[in-house]
Amino acid sequence: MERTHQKRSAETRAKLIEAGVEIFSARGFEGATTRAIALRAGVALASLPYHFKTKEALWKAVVDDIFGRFTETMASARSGIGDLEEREQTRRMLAAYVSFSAESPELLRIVMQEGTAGNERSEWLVEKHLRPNFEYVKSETRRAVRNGYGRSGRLEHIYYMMVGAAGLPYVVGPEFQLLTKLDPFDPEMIEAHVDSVLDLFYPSISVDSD
Amino acid sequence: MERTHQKRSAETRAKLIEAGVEIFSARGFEGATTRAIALRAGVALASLPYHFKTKEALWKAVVDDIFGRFTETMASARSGIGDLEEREQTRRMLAAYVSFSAESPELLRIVMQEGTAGNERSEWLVEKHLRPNFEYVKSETRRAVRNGYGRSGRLEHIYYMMVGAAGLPYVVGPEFQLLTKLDPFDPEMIEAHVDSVLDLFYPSISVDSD
DNA sequence: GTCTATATTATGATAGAC
DNA sequence: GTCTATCATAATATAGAC
Repeated sequence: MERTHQKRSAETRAKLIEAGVEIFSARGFEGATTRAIALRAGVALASLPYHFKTKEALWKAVVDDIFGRFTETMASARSGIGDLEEREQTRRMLAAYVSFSAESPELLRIVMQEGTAGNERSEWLVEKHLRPNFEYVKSETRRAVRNGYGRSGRLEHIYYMMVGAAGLPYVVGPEFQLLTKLDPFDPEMIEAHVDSVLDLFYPSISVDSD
Repeated sequence: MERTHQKRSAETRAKLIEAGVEIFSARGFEGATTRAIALRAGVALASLPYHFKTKEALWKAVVDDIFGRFTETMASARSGIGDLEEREQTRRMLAAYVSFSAESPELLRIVMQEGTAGNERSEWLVEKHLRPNFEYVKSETRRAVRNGYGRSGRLEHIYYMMVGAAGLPYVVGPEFQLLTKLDPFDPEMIEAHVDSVLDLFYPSISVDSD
């Protein structure tokens, strides 16, 4: 009996987070309404302040959840490639990043929406979730340059070019579809985009730029 | 007397559009409020429905305005480079695109926010404003490939990689600043990003990818 | 044309029954 | 813990004075 209550509570919480991921990523923090989230989750409006106190607290829980899945995915990708040569390791990690962006475009959508603001939420997002990934990409890029297969240049610029080039088709997926009459989320299209991104940043024949 | 009235009316309209650019790009369509726009413009709330009827009509006027400036800027850049060799022409146009994204990040912010939706607004945006630019970039890319200095690959992927790589630092400018402690809008930083993007898509030594 | 005032609906959060 | 009902505020749009 107690078990059932706890289980149902956890389910409600999970449903609210899942719905929050969809609504927040589609409409931004201000544009998302708690009513829309509760409706999507299929629970009463009052469940939201009960489980998360405020809209902002739910937003943070949503971001924690989606970055948790991101970190897990990247750690998993990393664990299976230890035996490969370094260049191939770097390529696999970038491929995993593109694939994640395709499977979960909500992460980058939220990052892009909040990144324009410079408020308390974006500071929280940067320090808690973005900085670790930024540091990782920088170290990976330094290694690539050191080993001769990476693109030289300022790490900040390379980081943002990678994120933008890898993720934009999925962030604006519906637009991509309207504009090209192609489905960017189709597995064959994802594979093509992975290849494009890898070829752009780690081309088959190494580039010597000045 | 009549002149003054007309002039003041035009000024109110212009101020509402200018304020609309800022508020819509920062908060998205749903997140933007007509009150915030009227306040920023320094006019009465009722001026908005008087001049634009609805919030959505103002949004379209805002998008028309910003794309108008974009088209002008790109046409101007195009007109001054006719004597250069083709590769240099292409590079100059991409450089102009990056510069515009830095000066007016609002355009790409609005495109990214609306691109996730797939509603009537995004259809309007795609057909009226995005498609012409998409077609231009495709033709430019085809020419580059034909002449041996462009990156081969699917044009859709190249287009989105370019837009994302060129514009993301400015779309999330405040985030860039928090994350790197650098100002992406500083002229020296813009120049460095232009160089990075050009080097990525049209590197000094031509790349033969498979 | 622009303003103040207001009608109507929507929003985030709370109260209280079960 | 979850629900229905409700409060207080904020939203878009309109009415009417000037």
